[in-house]
Amino acid sequence: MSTYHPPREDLALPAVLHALSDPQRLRIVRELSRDPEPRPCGSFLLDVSKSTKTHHFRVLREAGVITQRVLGTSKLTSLRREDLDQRFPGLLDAVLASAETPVAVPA
Amino acid sequence: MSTYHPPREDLALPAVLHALSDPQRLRIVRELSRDPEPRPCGSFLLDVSKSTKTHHFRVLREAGVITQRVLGTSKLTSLRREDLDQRFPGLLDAVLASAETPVAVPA
DNA sequence: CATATTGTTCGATGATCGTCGTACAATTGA
DNA sequence: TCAATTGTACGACGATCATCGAACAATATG
Repeated sequence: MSTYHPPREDLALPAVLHALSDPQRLRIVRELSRDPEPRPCGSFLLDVSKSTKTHHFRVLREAGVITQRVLGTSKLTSLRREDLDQRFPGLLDAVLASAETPVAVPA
Repeated sequence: MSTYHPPREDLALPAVLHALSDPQRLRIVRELSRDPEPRPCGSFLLDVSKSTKTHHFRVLREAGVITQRVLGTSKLTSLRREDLDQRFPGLLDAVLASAETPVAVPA
């Protein structure tokens, strides 16, 4: 049960899109792409509680978007960029590029 | 209230990704891209009821993925390809290309 | 006018989701 | 050994979701 990672062939588009459709998770993925160095979950600045963070990382992992490996008391997270690019060419890049677009702020 | 279409600037990435994360809606979008001719909702073959269809078309419309315009008793649906491409370059194409990938079928 | 045809509206239902706090587990370090 | 750090597990909560059927509305067509 612990830290299941789906094999590349099992990555499903709806699950990946769903994983990326949450603002907090999108932020995680953006940070990971800007700084690909594997980082502990705690180093991501999200305005949610610790347990909610755990939840979001699980959703991303089970959709195949990230990998997590234990190191001491930490869990290092990295993007499964290669798998994503193989399975869904151009998708991650398009999402990341789209996420860079600033949101229109009301006057 | 009737048939609201968000202006291009208001298209939000999470909403679009969420709209595309459902298999039925993904199928609608794929059909629309293969055959860009505006079609009535009824011409899409989904294994859901009429009212559920209405629901999915509303989600897609409110996310800015499709347009719907009335013609007689029908409602013609088309992809907002230009708006999507401007706002989220490459996203729709990547999603569509990824959706073409056949799902692995268990032996 | 009567009847299809096409789609919406309106609950309702069961499932999933995002969020939280508390308690717990595991490792590190003094 | 004791305390700090890092993350998980477990309910629980309200919100949203995908789905349905039945009733309704609007337009065509006979």
